[in-house]
Amino acid sequence: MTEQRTQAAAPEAAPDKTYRPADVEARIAARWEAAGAFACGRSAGAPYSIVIPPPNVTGSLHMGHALNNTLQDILVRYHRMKGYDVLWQPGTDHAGIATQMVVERQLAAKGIALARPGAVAGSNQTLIGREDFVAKVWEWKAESGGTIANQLRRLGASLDWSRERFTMDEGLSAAVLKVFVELYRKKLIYRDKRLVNWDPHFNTAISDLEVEQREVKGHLWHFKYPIENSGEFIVVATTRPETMLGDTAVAVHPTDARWRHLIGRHAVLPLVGRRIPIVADEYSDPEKGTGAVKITPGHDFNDFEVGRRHKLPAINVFTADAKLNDQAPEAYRGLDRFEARKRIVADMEAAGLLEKIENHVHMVPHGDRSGVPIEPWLTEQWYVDAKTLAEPAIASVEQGRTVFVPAQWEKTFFHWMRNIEPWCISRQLWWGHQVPAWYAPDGTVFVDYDEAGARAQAARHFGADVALTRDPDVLDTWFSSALWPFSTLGWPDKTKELARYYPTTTLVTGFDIIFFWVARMMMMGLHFMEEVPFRNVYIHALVRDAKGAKMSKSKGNIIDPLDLIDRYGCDALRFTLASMAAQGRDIKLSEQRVEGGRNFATKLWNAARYCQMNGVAPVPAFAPAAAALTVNKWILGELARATAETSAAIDAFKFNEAANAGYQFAWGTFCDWYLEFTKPILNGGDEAAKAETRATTAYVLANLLKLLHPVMPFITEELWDRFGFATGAMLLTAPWPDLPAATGDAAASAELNWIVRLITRIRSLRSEYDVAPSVQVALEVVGLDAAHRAALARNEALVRRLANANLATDEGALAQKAVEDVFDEARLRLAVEAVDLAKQRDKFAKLIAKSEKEIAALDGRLANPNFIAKADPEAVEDLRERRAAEAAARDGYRQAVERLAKL
RNA sequence: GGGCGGUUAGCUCAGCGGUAGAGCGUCUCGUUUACACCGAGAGGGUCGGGGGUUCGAAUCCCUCACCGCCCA
Repeated sequence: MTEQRTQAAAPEAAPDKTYRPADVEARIAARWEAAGAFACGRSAGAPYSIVIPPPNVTGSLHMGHALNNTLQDILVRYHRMKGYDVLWQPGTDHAGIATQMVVERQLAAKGIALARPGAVAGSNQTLIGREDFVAKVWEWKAESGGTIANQLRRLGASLDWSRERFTMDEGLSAAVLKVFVELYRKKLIYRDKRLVNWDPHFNTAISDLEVEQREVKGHLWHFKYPIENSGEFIVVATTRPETMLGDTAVAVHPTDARWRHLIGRHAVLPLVGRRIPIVADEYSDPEKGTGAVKITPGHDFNDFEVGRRHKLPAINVFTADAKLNDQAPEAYRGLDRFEARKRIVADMEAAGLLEKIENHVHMVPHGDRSGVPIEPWLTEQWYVDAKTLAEPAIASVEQGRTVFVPAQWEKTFFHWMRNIEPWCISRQLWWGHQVPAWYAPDGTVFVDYDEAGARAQAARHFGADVALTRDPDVLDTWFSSALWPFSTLGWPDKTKELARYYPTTTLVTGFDIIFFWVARMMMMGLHFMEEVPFRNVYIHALVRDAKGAKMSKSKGNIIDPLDLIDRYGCDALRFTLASMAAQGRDIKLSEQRVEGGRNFATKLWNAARYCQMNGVAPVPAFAPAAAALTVNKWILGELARATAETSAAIDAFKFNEAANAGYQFAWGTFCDWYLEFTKPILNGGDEAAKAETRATTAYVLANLLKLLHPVMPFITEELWDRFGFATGAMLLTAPWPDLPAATGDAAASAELNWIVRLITRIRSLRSEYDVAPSVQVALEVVGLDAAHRAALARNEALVRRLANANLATDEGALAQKAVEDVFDEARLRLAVEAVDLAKQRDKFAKLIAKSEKEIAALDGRLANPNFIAKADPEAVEDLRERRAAEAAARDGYRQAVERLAKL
């Protein structure tokens, strides 16, 4: 570190040889924000809007965020430069369960617990009530809630921070309230008693989507249930013995001969003594186990349906934290579900009713947050009629009003939307939007905007004032996220932002929240705004580790984007992610790739540094169409091509192509060839040529920085500034390259591309015969046609320099001390110390064989009358040309062999 | 069981009807004053197997195998 400072202090005109992102990024970021350059409404252009997928307020930046926001920022910066009025809306969601968990844990460390119903304070423990707890959460939010926003700033995300929103904000809460009340009044929200996915750890219901199926090595216990008034048994198999206490039937398949005689009779439930019927139901699979299944409507979704069909009672044997309740026989009350399982199996065995135990691998539902097995539990909850709301959403995608990219994801969307279940939106938590429902003592519910409204309703209903109790539950976080595209714009107020930026242009997100979020935004947006929330949905990949494994804390394979930014620079990370973001494929991120991104940044830095050292500076009056030198016309043409490629790629969401087009032009064309080609000019004496070349270089560099800016914002902005391109504006608000149509010139392009090929061939020949790079070798280029001869004459200095060769275009001086190669119509003769005849012969023999094979293949295709008749004429012509070229090459090799024979 | 995706150079991946490409790694050479986080050159692939459509298939269709994800 100290050495760097010494170096920087040295009186040198040129900047450091290495780009140091840490020195640049914070400064540039501060300038952008100070200028308010990310704010919407700064352009008179058409609106272009994106809402950020709101990160969880407890979250910190992970690789998924890094990719997601890099891609959004590329779109946003590109469109901003194209003159659109860009809004990129930031914010976070309140993450009900996750946040409550974080704060509860912090409080627990201080000996504070929540005074939930039934909670008893332990020794050294205080209980706090709902209001105090929510206040604590807000305190926590004020302290730690800004983490991710600051991390997004480090990523260079050009969000309009002045408009940052939070799902628990006043405005967004008003939106939630209005949506709930209106949907309730339209009967699209209702209260229902049914089985829910109950998380016994958090003591709350969760939605289907928050449940993940995990494969578990369990057992299948075979229990014998005695048949009433008979010595017979019916054998049922179960993976959850503890639920037997709630059994209310045994089901067999109606066609199952083994059990048909028992249908309509009763079994006596062991350990409980309840009489339960044997019912016929097709749910029972005769192929599986014994063909008889125990039915527990209170604790299994399938059994619940069976129970409904046969009018069976549903008995709930669990408490909220999955201990056995008073419905269970006394011996088991208060036991945890897993302890109860052991006891029941032991007791069944002791009673001689355990037939066998099999090992059994099966899927068990787990809470995605808590990680504990979910218990289907019978409770009253609030539901959204998702089926009804889904219909317009499905239609919008069918009609192309919202387009998925890549298109295959619409299948996933359709499949889920067409089979959608009621959405359970109530959660038994304290942190979140409290359900605006009040209950009268008799249980009658009144939903309204506030208690006064509810009381007025109640008074009308009962004809007298009654005391009301508010529903203690809060709403699912995704309920408020579903409103994000319009709630953040001010809805339910009719703001000018809402009018201008809704529907948003594009949503960029991962496939994992198509159901959670995308689908629900579609439903709510269409219902309340009567218009889709976004025109395009770009679904990006998952970022995996280098071996392709999903990153996870438990596997310890997490790559921290901030760590990569620290070590390689933000631009390196962004470039790497973008260049790997091919549609429909996951990203396997390795550090090596990021290193490559860092190297690219350094390359760009050095190219600029070189330009600066050679007096390249902006020439505002420069007109690309007026460039006279071939090499300048050529690079301008290449720039135009790269610009077109980059624009087309971003327009099509092909981020990898956009990144690679810039990379190839910058490194493979501008650095490798143009800067080398122009060295002789800049070191020469032709002042007019020098001036034009400097101006062209400045122009190309400026536009290159623009092309790369969406992907690599920091280094490009820094160089833009250093070069003084920033007379008018910072790069992020500079206009996207708009090259005159006439830029470039076919003749210049052909000429320089031919020179590139020639130099490459000479270098190859040198290397083949071990001519040291430092040796300025003598070379004859013999037999060129007139046009190429002239082209070479015009560019001789370039070839001499870049191939380190002294050129002659006549055969002679080298006599026999030369090795040969064939280059189109010409021969390359390279002076060597001693000609290895055998090596030469061998080389040409191989080339001839290869050519002949190719010619034979081409002849075969050209001799096919069907090909001539049916193929695209251009393809035929193409093949003929290739055939002729190949034959010419072969003849060249043959002549070379003949000459060798004469030596 | 159903659906979707993948299988292309040692590795990671583009290409998705008309001469197989990139980055990284490997090998050789190189410190010529932008850059060794560099430059030059080279090697490396019967595009998972089989069948079909087509004048022509890595590319379209069918089928099989294996891998991954989602939903039951």
